[in-house]
Amino acid sequence: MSSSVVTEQVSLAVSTVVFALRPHPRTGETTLWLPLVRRIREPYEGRWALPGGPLKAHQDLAASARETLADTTGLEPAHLEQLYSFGAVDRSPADRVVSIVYWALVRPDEDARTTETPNVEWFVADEVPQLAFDHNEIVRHALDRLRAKITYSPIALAFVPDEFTLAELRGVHEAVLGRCLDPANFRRQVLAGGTVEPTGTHLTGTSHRPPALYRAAPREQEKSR
Amino acid sequence: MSSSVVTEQVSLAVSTVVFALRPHPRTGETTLWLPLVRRIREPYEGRWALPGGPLKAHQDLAASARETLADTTGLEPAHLEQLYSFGAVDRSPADRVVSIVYWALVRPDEDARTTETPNVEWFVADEVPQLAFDHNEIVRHALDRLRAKITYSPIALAFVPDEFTLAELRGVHEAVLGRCLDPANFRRQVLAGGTVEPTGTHLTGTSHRPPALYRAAPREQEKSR
DNA sequence: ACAAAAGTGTTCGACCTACACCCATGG
DNA sequence: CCATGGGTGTAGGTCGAACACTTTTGT
Repeated sequence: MSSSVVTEQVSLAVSTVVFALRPHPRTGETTLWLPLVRRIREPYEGRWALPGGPLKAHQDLAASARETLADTTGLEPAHLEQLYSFGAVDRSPADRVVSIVYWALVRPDEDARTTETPNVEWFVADEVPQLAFDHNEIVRHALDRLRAKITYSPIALAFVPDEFTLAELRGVHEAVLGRCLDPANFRRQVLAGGTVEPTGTHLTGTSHRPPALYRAAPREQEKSR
Repeated sequence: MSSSVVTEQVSLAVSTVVFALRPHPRTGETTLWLPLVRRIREPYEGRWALPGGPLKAHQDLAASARETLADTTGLEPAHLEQLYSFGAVDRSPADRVVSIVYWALVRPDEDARTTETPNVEWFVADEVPQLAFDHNEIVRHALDRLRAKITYSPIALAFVPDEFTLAELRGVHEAVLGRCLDPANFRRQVLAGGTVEPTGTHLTGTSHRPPALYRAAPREQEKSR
């Protein structure tokens, strides 16, 4: 309509990179997956893109991320965090869109309840197709951040049920990082970090020695001194 | 005019926390300063606020940060990096503003050329007054990020002239972190990092042993293997 | 010669890595 | 009793903090 206006409007969107752990279709190893949404409008009609939408005036940024997440996948994230804001002038043809991008982790039990719809599909995170806009770059950023942060922060707990064994937690780290970790050293690091505490119970029914169960330790942000 | 419209527009601004090093007015120790702009309109008329402005449709995010920086202080940053995006619904009374915030470092020589205007004033970073909007919180975030990042990244080079002594560079670290560092250990860490290289010359005219001069090493982003 | 900063060497402890070894259970 | 993963112990290497010590200049 008014394409001759000098100062065109900048529109603001919130998108989210959602990670979940599922077995790889070929190898069977648990790996990172993420949901993508098929675009039903130009530009990039038919291409896969990150779930997201325009920011509503009454909504906080994180709330917007949660909402599109619920709308597209029906999931509630166990962890949600702002990643970066992308605003290159030419990242969307014709119009100008600035995207504030969040990244999220969902628990496996939550993951199982995901809604199946034809326009939403899950992909192995390292094997996403060519996406709309600059979304491939965004996924790469999110993967880098996740892999960096899991080494110095207890976010892996967001990938694990309320009670878990250290082997499970190690499996999460191994799946995210894509390499094996020494069980003995992993145990010591985690326990020294104080982010988990034993429940006192053990997991039975395993084929061998019953492992101890742990839960997330209550956040103690007291400064000793 | 149309305040009854259901979906009000969200406006998008880019602001910047600019850091420079100057001597403290009382102690004389070099500390962090930052420029603030006095608001000449409601809301928060008369209060100090971060330099910034609305994002223009033809401008990248970082370019917008650079522009408002040049307009308000006349400075060019030696380092510019996105900090975070702030979008709480109530962060601005009446209207809805999302701010994408950058942080910047300026060299001392650049700093000296700063333009003096009545509506721009520099403050000691740890002694800023009560600011407009959520800008105190933003300044705190920026300070945290700067202090964290200087320990694992060579950004301190952005605070130092082309040729410098290791004592100068150490002074930058000490000013930012607010504590003394061991000269011997600092030297080894910096040299092991490979981010600086000796010019071969020494600084003369000091009252004692002439220190070697260094410059920033050319960025070698080659992957060995 | 002396003060003071530049620069080198050394020791200590924390932590990470690798790997040997014992423990407990289901088959 | 044996295979297998759970869990503990330990030796070697890296790295940073602390600090003694040598070097080099101006005064």
